[in-house]
Amino acid sequence: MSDHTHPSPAESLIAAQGGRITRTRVAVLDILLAAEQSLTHDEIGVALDDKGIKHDRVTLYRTLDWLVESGVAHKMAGDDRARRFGVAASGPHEHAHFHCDRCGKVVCLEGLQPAVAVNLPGGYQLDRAELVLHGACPTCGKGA
Amino acid sequence: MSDHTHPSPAESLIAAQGGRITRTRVAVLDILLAAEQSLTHDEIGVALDDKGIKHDRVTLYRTLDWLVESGVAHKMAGDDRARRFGVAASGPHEHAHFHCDRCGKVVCLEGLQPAVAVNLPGGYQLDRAELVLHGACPTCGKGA
DNA sequence: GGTGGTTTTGCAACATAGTAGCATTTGCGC
DNA sequence: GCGCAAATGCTACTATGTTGCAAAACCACC
Ligand SMILES: [Mn+2]
Ligand SMILES: [Mn+2]
Ligand SMILES: [Zn+2]
Ligand SMILES: [Zn+2]
Repeated sequence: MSDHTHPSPAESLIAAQGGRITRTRVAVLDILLAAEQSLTHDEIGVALDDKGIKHDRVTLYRTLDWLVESGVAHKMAGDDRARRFGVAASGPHEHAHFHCDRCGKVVCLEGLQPAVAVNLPGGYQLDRAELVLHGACPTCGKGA
Repeated sequence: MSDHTHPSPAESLIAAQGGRITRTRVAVLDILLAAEQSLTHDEIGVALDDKGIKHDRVTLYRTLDWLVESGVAHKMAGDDRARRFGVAASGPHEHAHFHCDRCGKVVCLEGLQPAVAVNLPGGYQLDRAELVLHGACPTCGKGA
């Protein structure tokens, strides 16, 4: 796609996963890296439009799936029925999230994963723990 | 609905929330109370059919919404895009959940809510913490 | 820089989960 | 029982995500 010799952070990330550098992937990753909150498929679609990047609904779904499968991005099922996507700027996705119950926005709380000292009932194998904090974000909390 | 003088646990729970005792509400609550895992709208619909309880898709959605709003049941957004419902047999919904990533089933881990000692960035107001443990359930873990 | 095979895209059709409006029925306080 | 608010059943609709397949874009290799 791009022919210059200095790969962008997005391009590097994609290449590191063995994926092809394509218009949509780079643009989506740019958007996610620049966002300070998780975004829905639809919000990313609008952001692509704003950038003048032509794209297809299905391609965007597949691009997001690929980013998640590759471990570059993460996916969160919200209370509304839209999944939200984000990238952790630094390293892998091992952190908690804050979900504002008023405006619905979801932010990554990097560097915040509490020691979950749980003793599971016998037979359960724990792979990972997912912590979501609910409440009001700074913007929404102001009025209270 | 029922005319006997001994209200069932389901009936008591419904009445305690100021709701009317209806066929669907009682049957759904009975199902949720008997289930040892969270159930989807669809699974509950099948269970109602099995019980011979005629019902409408939309009514079931509204019944479940009412149970959640009343605080009797809880709703979880899963990785598949179906919400799962459950009731905590004892008291309010303050516990973690285990999600089996292989078979997709979700169980309540009652009496297991870790002290989440997180210090949020300034401005965030914490209402509640939601903890979901991912891994393999006893059934699915056997083969590993 | 061109070529060829593989990956990715675009499009159309489909599937699933949930919602809205409104007339009819039902629970229940009286 | 009566009356009225609450709940239900229908129909239609929306939002979100998926599948199959042909066309286009990447890029390793020369
Ligand atoms: Mn995150
Ligand atoms: Mn639970
Ligand atoms: Zn907010
Ligand atoms: Zn399992």
